[in-house]
Amino acid sequence: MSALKDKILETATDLFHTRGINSTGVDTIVAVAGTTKMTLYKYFASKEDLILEVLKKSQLDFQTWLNDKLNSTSKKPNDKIQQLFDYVEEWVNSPAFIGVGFIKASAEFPNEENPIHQLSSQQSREFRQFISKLARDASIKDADGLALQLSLLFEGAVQAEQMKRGSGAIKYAKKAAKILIDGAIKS
Amino acid sequence: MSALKDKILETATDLFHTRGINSTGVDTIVAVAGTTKMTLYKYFASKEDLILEVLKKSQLDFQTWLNDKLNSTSKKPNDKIQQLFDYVEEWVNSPAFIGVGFIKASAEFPNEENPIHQLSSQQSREFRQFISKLARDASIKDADGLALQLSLLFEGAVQAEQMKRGSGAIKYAKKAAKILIDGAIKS
DNA sequence: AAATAGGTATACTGACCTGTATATATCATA
DNA sequence: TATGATATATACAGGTCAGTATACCTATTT
Repeated sequence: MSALKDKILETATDLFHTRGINSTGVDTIVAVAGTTKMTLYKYFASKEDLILEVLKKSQLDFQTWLNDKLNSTSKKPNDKIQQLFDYVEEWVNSPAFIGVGFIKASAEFPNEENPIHQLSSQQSREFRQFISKLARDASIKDADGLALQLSLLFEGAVQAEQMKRGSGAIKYAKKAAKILIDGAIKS
Repeated sequence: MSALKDKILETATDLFHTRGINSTGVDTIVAVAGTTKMTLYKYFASKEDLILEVLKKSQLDFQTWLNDKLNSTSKKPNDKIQQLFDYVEEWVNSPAFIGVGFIKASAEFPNEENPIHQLSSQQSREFRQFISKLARDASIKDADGLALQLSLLFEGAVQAEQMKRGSGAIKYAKKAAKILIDGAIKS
């Protein structure tokens, strides 16, 4: 991949989060990235295409990072699901954290037929399935139910954190997650 | 209040949720409401002013409805907090449900200095304080902590429901809420 | 030295946006 | 009937937006 394409993706990701997607024009993106519109449109067919690629890359980066973290410490399924929110907390509290793409995108593109909304919806579903697999590996009966609950805490906490940085929401989300996981393991 | 002002507010509320705030122009609003821009700008100083009023009215309506519901069945504090998510579920599953204004607005206006973002943030905080009062009345020790957790579930569930109608998220949010409330009462 | 490829610079089109100016119509009340 | 308030119709100004057209630059390769 070209260095410039990467730079554009990175810049767009940042601007979309700090200013909003619809409020960020391609002129602004290329100006901040230090290139021109001609170059942007050489790599991306349209702004919509750029948004979709930004969403894909963001989610891939996060999922890769999280997966590596989970595999780095323990291989035991029960440890993994218990540690999930520890890493989510680490990620949310890191200076690089700017939010979750699919949450913001689905809010800005509410129409269910919009490709951006559809991708967001799919990514949210995939993340839930990822948690569900962790739960199933830990022999939790209603894995899907627990995964849904944990994903609600996750999305709620990210939302709260974006509304006000340093809200401490993730700390209480972690506590709630522990209670729900322990309850699901016992039953 | 003028009937036309009400009609404009109502139309704007609906369009903001179904199409997004930034994607909805004032021309569209007045066309759907069956009036003209001149009338809109007689009642609202600017589009930003209209957005702020839409947010205020939406939150007031919801809070009033919820409060009435909570007072209609039981006066006992312990019943109230247990019934909170029953009514939230009723509200989310009603055909009139279109989402929560302050969640979408804070996503579309991420800049913390923006008046719309500030109002959204304030409304989120007020709703959390409302839950906290319910918890305090029920003699729960860490009322603020529980309120934060419940608000995460609430916001997460609404988010999920908006991403896909009929997701069933609220059902599992309700179950999670019960576990967290019961845990908080005992301790 | 010439050709090729990747990036730059800049201007433009046509659409859409918020907000305003101006002139007209409707209708209740005095 | 006359007055004044309210709403309408329409056109416009000034700005921003996505996307394209054209010409130029620069460096590597042949």
